[in-house]
Amino acid sequence: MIEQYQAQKPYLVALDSIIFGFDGEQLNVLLVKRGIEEDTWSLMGGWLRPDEGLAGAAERILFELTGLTNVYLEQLHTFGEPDRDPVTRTVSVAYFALVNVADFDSKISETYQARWFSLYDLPPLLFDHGEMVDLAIRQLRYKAAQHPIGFELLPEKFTIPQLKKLYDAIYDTDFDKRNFSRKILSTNLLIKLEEKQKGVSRRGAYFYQVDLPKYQQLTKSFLNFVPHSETIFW
Amino acid sequence: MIEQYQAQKPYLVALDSIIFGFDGEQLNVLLVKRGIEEDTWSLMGGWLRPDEGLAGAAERILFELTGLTNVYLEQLHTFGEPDRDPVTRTVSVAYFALVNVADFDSKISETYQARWFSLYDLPPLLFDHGEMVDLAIRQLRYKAAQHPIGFELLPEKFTIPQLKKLYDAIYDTDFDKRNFSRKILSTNLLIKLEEKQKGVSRRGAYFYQVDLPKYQQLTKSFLNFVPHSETIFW
DNA sequence: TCAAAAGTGTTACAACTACACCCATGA
DNA sequence: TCATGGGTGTAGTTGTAACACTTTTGA
Repeated sequence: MIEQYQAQKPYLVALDSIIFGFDGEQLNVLLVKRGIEEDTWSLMGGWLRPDEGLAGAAERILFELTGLTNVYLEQLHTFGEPDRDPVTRTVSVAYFALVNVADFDSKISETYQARWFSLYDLPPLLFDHGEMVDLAIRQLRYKAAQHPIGFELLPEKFTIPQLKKLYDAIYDTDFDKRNFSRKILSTNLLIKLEEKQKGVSRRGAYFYQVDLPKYQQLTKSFLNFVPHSETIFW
Repeated sequence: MIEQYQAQKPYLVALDSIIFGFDGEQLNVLLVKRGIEEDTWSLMGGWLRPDEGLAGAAERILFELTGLTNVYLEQLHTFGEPDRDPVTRTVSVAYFALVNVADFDSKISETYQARWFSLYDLPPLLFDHGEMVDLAIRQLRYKAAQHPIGFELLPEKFTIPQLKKLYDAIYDTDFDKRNFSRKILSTNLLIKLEEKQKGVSRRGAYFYQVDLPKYQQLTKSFLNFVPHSETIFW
């Protein structure tokens, strides 16, 4: 039994995060410049330490680079092709993160060479990071259609038009605002505030915030659902 | 750069597969007995080799243990808590597999001590394998409601009542057969055969098979969809 | 007063749900 | 002939999609 363990080769284990941010108009990914090559950018990443788990490591790395805690972070996929990292064999666990751009726009660039890139205008990426970003975008689209995770990309208070713009950006389309707001509000997940947004439009749009207890409840139950007869989709 | 690599600790990388099988009545998981403890069972697993990727390793291990190839295999989640394996630190990539019990029922028991267990009657499991199974069940339920992966658990030819029984088992419920068959057939994913099933019922049920090209097409496009205005679910 | 974005309602159509009876066959 | 499981149809309800006008207010 023990001999079986000793016969095995160990590998380095890395974490890489695809960090999505929404600036009000466009959906962006945060990339950092690696010292070596001029035009090659990379995902934010780091190494797994002996004393931490995977999720903990992903959180730590995100915190070190952005100063943010309590960020939406979800394990995406693990990449382990033998030759994915030319230096040495590395298995990388990719996470995707949703952050509110306004929360930390400044902090990042200070210590690291980091920049937001539009999804539609990405530079060449290191190793298989391009593949990771592709998968993350697909996962975001897939997931946002069924789970109310969009809020994670917005400030605590936001307006319906802002939320619609976010969804327009995620799906690169233009939803009908009447149907959109009806659908969103029918979830009873949003609490309308007295306050109106100033400066953006003449009229001003009402702010909303997420009903957190309800939202968290929902997030939990999503993975335990039983469809009734006909909620089977295909 | 290179020094950065050298400073890192490597870990063992394992693969564990949650193998689901349907016997016509119940949904089962395939477990193997580990030599050490009497009543502890374990998922099928193995080590990542230097010359193979993760999916390749999962396939190899599944093949070695069951003799099956071309099995539905999907990466589920990676587990890496520091103390999950008491012998040495190990990161495990879990896959879940859907197989047709009839295909290999015999082969497995020969070389390994392997057995099918009902989902509702699982023995104590090694390490965090119980957690892996839980997650796999949730993922199966979640996924089967939206993607036609149920076929993977059935023989090539199957009847609508068989398929309904499978879904009943997955969701531990009892779907309405009229609505169920309407829904399934409306996908145009099934081809009705001339042949009828004998021996199970007096009348006999028609066999169907999957329209493979359509099915594969669909599987691909699922991850690239854009919902129209109102397909957002929540 | 007008430009720009916010907010809202209706109607046709499609999909889902609940429900009950007849059919084919082997014993 | 009858017991067993297979197969199908309909009507009420709910949800989705498409569409246009009025409101507010700062410049």
